[in-house]
Amino acid sequence: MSGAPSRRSEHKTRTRHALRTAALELFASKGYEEATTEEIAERAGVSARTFFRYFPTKESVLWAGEYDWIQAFTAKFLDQPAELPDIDAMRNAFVSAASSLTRGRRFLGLYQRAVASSPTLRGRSQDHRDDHTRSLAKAVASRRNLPEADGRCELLAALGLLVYSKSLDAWLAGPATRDLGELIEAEFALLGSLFDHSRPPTTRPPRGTR
Amino acid sequence: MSGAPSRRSEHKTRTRHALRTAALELFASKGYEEATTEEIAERAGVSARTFFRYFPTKESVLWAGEYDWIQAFTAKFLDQPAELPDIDAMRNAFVSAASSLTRGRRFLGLYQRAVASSPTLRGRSQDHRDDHTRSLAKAVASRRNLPEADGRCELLAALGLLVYSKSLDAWLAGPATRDLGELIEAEFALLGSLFDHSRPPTTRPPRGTR
DNA sequence: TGTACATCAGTGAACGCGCGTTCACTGATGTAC
DNA sequence: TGTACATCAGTGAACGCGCGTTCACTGATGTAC
Repeated sequence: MSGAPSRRSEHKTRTRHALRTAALELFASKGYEEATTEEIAERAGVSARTFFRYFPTKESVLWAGEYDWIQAFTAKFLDQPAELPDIDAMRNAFVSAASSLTRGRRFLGLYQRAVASSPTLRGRSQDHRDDHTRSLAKAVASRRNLPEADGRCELLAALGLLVYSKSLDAWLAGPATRDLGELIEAEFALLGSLFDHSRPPTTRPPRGTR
Repeated sequence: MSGAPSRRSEHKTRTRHALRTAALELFASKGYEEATTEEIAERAGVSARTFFRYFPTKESVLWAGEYDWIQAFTAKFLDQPAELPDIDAMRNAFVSAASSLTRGRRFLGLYQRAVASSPTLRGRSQDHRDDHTRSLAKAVASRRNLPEADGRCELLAALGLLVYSKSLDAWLAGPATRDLGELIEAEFALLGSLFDHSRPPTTRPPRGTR
């Protein structure tokens, strides 16, 4: 079956990778709609026809190797101590999952630019977020020993992902030196403070110095 | 300038309306990608070429008369008593804006189905939500006498719209008899309870009955 | 090690499809006198 | 009220474009003996 990778299969892997890289870079630099499959193939050093031997559609070249981190994330989430409130467990899990992302910052940046360039891709990306929300809601339910995710679980999941993706955006927009984990902590702290009614919200910042 | 609507302009209005209706119904029933501009034109009783005299793209037929309710909403939001916490002010504004939607339920349902049928439309719809979030964040900022929306305002705005759109989905999915305002109230109450740390979260529902 | 054959990655050309454009036209509605 | 002309909504046909498919083919890699 598997065995040592033959010259053929190695070559195949390289071609596939070249196509994916070429596509990602082109999508990010000139925009998804503007980049034709022909250009991608050319950049990957292969004929136009070959593109469609590897990927059934232009879109599909972008979505591969997804659905890994949500698995990893829910595992970490369920590993958190049971006495922690759900929201804190989520925060911790996000922070600990964040460290594995730091390597892929460049890739994530390209990916984000590519997605941002096209309505279709933005739609697909939204679909993925929805899937993630559902998975997370299920995880919350199982943490609470509920058979099914109820409105509470769904809301919590949506909330968590919202806060997380805000942190991620801030991280990608800012300098590479900032720590994603810290941004996540800060954003979650902000969320908590919104509902802290023990003291009235500080309506105005102190005058003077910034 | 304006004057009495001539026979010509009346006819034009009717044609435009016929195209929009035909498009919406077709998109909702057979899906956006599957409905061709030719079918739409035919259903509206007009030639294929004419479609593009009214709308520059297939998509644009769907987005008209947007951006009204967010204006109305922010106005209502800013009208709320200043001593109310932002989140409560938002809830009230949503509830009071909700009543104007009850008429358009059928339309909203078709619209939602149409958008759901296509990645592109889902992407565009997401863009609109983002715009709304920004508008709302600005409104929150001005309610707090801040010159600019900060992270807190943005988070609040995102949160409010999240909760609102969950209510809206539930309303459209459920029977027509349910009151949208009540759904919004319930969802906001749920949100508040998530951060109510005074009593521990009820982990399990009471045994037995349902 | 060498020969014969099988497999399979890659290719070129032609095509279908739907969106959107361009061009030259028709005929109804509107207006000037 | 009637005639001459202008405007403009609508039309038909042809075309460009990029995605994705189909078909018949080449040539390198792998395998059997």
